[in-house]
Amino acid sequence: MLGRLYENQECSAARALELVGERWSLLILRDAMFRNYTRFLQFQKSLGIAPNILAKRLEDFVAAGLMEHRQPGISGGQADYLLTQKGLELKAVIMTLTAWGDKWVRPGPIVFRNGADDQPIELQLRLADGNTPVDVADVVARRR
Amino acid sequence: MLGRLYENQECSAARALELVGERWSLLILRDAMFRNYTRFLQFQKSLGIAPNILAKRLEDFVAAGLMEHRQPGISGGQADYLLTQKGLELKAVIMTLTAWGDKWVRPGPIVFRNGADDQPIELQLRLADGNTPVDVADVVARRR
DNA sequence: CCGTATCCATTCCGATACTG
DNA sequence: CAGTATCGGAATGGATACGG
Repeated sequence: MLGRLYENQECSAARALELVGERWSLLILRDAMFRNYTRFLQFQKSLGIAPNILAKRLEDFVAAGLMEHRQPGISGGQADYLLTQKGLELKAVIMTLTAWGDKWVRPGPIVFRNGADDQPIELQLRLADGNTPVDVADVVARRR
Repeated sequence: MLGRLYENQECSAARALELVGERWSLLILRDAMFRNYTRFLQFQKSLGIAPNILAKRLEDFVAAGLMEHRQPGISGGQADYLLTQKGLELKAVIMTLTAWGDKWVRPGPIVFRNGADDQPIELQLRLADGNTPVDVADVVARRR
């Protein structure tokens, strides 16, 4: 079962919010993406979320293809929730929210780096075919 | 009155979601940002949202500093809701959600362009001090 | 350890009716 | 037009107990 629908809305932002717009959804994904959490109890302790709610969110993520649920095999091992590529690419959403909160609410404790060399990373608006930076105020939406 | 809090969470994404994480919030802002809507009835007709809910969202946005409410003056004119700079800069969040939905759910009807010359625009991950593009899978979060 | 089940309280949402 | 008032229903939350 997915989240609530935005039936009149045909834009892709609405489609995305139908999958990750519920309370806790993006924070669970944040823990999966940036803290490498994979276990039920890790998420629960991190967020203080009720277990029934967490179970539903994880189930919804699996149904939506954002996560894969690995059951423990006969030989033992652990059950865990792993992000798919589809889920992983929501990183950019978390990053823009974080950057906005850092600037407009309060600087938070987290900074994003390149894993290989630890250099700081930014999300930048640019013209698609070149390197020209664009200011957010200049962006407009057009029908395709 | 703001949205629900994530009290245990100190990260900036949680702070941002406290302001725009409720149902309809980001879609109202999308209409304000990309359709230049400013009136109550514009939002209501666009979204099909119940008027009491819309009233609360707009009130919350004003309280959070995302919008400014211009009342009609004695000489007439119209009441309207205008984005502040703080609200306007959430454009990047809508854009990342849209890009993700376009890629992973279904291509939507909207494309982002530069207002001046109508060239396509992208959000790109880059090293902060140079032009080197970064893949989303390589991004890690560190404590500041 | 990883959930599921249940109960109950609170909050949120949607529909509708109504007012200046 | 721009909201407010009201109401019922749905979703969410917390606590706790229980089972594989």
